[in-house]
Amino acid sequence: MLKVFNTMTRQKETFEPMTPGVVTMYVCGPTVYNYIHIGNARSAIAFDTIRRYFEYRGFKVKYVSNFTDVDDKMIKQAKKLGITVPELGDRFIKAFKEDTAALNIEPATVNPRATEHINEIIEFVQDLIDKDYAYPVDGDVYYRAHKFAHYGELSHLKLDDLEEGASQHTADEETARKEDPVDFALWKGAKPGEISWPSPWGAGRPGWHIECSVMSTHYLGDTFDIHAGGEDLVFPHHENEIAQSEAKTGKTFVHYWLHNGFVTVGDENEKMSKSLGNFVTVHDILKTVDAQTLRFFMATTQYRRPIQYSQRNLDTAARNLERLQTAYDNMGYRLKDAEGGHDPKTDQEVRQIVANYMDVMDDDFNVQNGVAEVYEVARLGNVYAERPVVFAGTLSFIRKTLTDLLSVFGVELQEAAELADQDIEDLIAERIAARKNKDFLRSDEIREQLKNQGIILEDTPQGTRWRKGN
RNA sequence: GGUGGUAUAGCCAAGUGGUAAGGCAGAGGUCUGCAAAACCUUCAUCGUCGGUUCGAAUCCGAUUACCACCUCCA
Repeated sequence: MLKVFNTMTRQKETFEPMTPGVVTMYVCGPTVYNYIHIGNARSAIAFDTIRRYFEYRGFKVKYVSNFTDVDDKMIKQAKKLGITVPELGDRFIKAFKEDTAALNIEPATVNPRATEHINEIIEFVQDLIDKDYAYPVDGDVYYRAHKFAHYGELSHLKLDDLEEGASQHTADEETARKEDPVDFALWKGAKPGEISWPSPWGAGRPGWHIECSVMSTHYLGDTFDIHAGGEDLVFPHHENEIAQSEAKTGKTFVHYWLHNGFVTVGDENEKMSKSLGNFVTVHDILKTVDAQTLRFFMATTQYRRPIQYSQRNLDTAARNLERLQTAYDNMGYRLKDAEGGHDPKTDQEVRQIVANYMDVMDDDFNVQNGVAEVYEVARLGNVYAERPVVFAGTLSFIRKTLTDLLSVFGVELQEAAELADQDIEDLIAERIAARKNKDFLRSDEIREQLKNQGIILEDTPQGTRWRKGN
């Protein structure tokens, strides 16, 4: 029984999709005015991992993730770069796709852009006005937060408390136009020179929250299973989405709200964000950090926990990954002299580990316990691969189990490369001969020489083998 | 000020009542001509104080520290 932690109820709940076997999920994507930072990557990795686990468990997943390609930041950045807003969007959507591909994030079923749904947004806003949940003022349209009875339920905030907080920001002219400081914009009138679309309220652009209400319901229906994003989106973004969507449809918007924790950076353990200026882009990181290591590091931290991004943690992840790859190689090496058939007892042990894996992963995607089971598969595989007699069926079964479980984390193990260099092969042959003659001086010399070329030699009961390394 | 979260070994990190998973690092060992890889063994009483209980990391109260949200942000 799969359980997920629902932000709405602050509890783990049994996950029951609306349609058996099918998961509909919407993940808030980035505003595409820059390269994504590692916080964006964390969110994308966390929910990609969750998606992969659903798929591993046999669900079909409809995964929708948007691009916010028009808002104040987009307009500002486009102006700064001297390009249009659509050009800016194109540029960083392309960069997003490159970065996420490097991190082995599965492409979404649909990646809608806000600007592709302007007409629907206008209709949606008009509907809210017709229902008296919204009102136009001087080219803007605002939502009456107080009118929506459930406002604040997701974030567990009270409107009265919000007003106090909002009171610190009442100075700006936008607030002056609102009936109430907690009201939020559905549509923003354009200032001269800004990108805009015609609407019944004049030329303008969508407010931030409305696009997600429109696109999520457009692709997934008025009600869908999972809506996800960073925990900073709980308020106001997701709260406002609920208010908009449920006011319009009169139906429950989303069954399960999932939110990922932050990435922290540096000694202060401080939240990393674009606004704090302490962010690191994936684009830059991947110049020096192995993408798969970063993926493994983030995917094996439970999505609700904070992640401390540090070199030390990355190094540990790299070693862990190497260990798993080595286990895979160790088993692959024995495939050469394995006998046909299976070892039923070992197969059974592997199946037990897989059962444990699903057990812990079913508990709100407890990847830390999940990866512990993966290490157990690796250990078992290493032990098995050292047996004098091994069976190919069992070796393959363990190897496949290892790759299957790891692919949930978005990690792909590599088959050992074939040695293509004749000189190196000759040296290895010479060393084997030297060892037979107990000429260890020469044999160690060759081993050292190859090590300097990045080839590590290992003598096993089945003969000498090599691998790349340092 | 309001709300929520976190505090477990050198590091990362599981664990919601019964004598602390896992990984990295460290130590010892097996294997090896020596290595490497692997395997085995070993390494904490759970921020502080108090309470409940036969028994608490796990429940309650207090306290300290850190983080986040209340404003754009994954």
